[in-house]
Amino acid sequence: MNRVLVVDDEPQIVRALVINLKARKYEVDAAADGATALRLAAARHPDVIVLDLGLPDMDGVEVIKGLRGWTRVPILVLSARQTSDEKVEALDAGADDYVTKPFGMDELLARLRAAVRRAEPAGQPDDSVVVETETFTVDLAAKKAHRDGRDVRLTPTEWHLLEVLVRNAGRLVSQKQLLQEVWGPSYGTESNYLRVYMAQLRRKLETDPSHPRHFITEPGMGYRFER
Amino acid sequence: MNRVLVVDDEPQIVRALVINLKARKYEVDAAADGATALRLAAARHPDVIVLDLGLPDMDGVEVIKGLRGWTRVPILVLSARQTSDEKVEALDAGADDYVTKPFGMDELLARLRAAVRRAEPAGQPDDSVVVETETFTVDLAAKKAHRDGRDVRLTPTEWHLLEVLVRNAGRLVSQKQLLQEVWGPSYGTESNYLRVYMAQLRRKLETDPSHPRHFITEPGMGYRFER
DNA sequence: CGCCCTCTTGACGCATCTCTGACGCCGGGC
DNA sequence: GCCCGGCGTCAGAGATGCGTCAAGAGGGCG
Repeated sequence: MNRVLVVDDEPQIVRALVINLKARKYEVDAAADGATALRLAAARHPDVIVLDLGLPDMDGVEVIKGLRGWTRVPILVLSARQTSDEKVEALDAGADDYVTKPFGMDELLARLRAAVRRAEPAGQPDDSVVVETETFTVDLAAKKAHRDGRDVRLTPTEWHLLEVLVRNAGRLVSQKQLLQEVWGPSYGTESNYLRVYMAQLRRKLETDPSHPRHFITEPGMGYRFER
Repeated sequence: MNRVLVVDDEPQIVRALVINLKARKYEVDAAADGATALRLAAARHPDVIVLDLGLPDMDGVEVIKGLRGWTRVPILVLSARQTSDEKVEALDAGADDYVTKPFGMDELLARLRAAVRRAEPAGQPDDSVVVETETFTVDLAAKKAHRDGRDVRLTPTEWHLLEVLVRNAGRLVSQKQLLQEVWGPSYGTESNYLRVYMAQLRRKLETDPSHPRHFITEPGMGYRFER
């Protein structure tokens, strides 16, 4: 669910945009002048701004500069003016895109999607997907396991197995599913692999490997990771 | 100095773009068909791509998808076709902007600047461009590595590899990802390259290259930079 | 034209990981 | 009380991956 701020002083344009955006599951705020736009942008932190340049109270380029002073939110400029100078000025002031009126709604929405998409963090450097137990910690993004203040070295197969279990934390994962996810679709029955590698994981991560508290065996069915 | 890849099969357009771009201190590569474009994009790592959709050998959208498979480099589409469908398709395939021919050079350049600008890393307060370890220092912005008070000379490939690792500090980076980011999308398996260059980096930056403390090998999975 | 820096490529030894079989334990069914 | 299937453990053999060295190819620059 993305939030959009629509800034335009023509009510019918705002109405058309709001209807179309809401139909596509955007959250929409609207402003009819520059001052309101700046206030709403600060208050609501939209993911993208659609900005008409012809506002009653201030120059559109000033709005762009005001925004760019503190945020990199994508700004999609909407304008009736087609001259090249206008476009260059708005783009160089910090706008991300420039669409001239009259515009096609499909195109505008596509440009909006493009703006939102590229604003999304790449591989999110900080999206640490960390799962903790009282004994150890698993960071799925960094591919790191931690225990007693030290890193635990895991082999690729061990990691893969751990990953499947952790992603299904609390749920039972069948032997067949584990085998097929880790070893490939043709390995449905080699449950001895599982026994060996579950033992490795327990030895490396459990406090008392022979009485596992987190890697639980469900006899005849599969295994379960319990945090 | 930014690098631009211009892709168009009309020589006069290419010529006009190359002249204008070079006059503005861009480094320019040019391709007349999709295959060349993909190859050059991989080899030269441009900062932005200007792509004509009407190529002789493949559909422009396919070129976009081919690029988006491994890079987020800004793509500015140039096309004679004005229909909304074309634009939507190209934008949703991953293009960043769409300009119809005939285009104004000023506007195109402004859109190019906008594309490059927003692709630049956000100057966030906490993401310092300098990364330090107790042994050496890496300045990502200045493209310099420092050790024992002296600059360390790195070849382009060494630097590229170091950059990818440092940007993902603490996280495991898979061999495939490293190869594709440094050598291009078609190098997913040549792990011998990695071994050679990791050895170089270690020899130049580690205190004891045979017992690396910062460039950690995770056997079978990839490498990790630890500060 | 020739030098030098880089990148690529192959070969080798070594460490590690994966697979495999054997064995013992435990609980449930007969 | 015995049998049997499923599970945990161990250790060895083979396969794979890694670090290292060295030589050749390619390109830029004087």
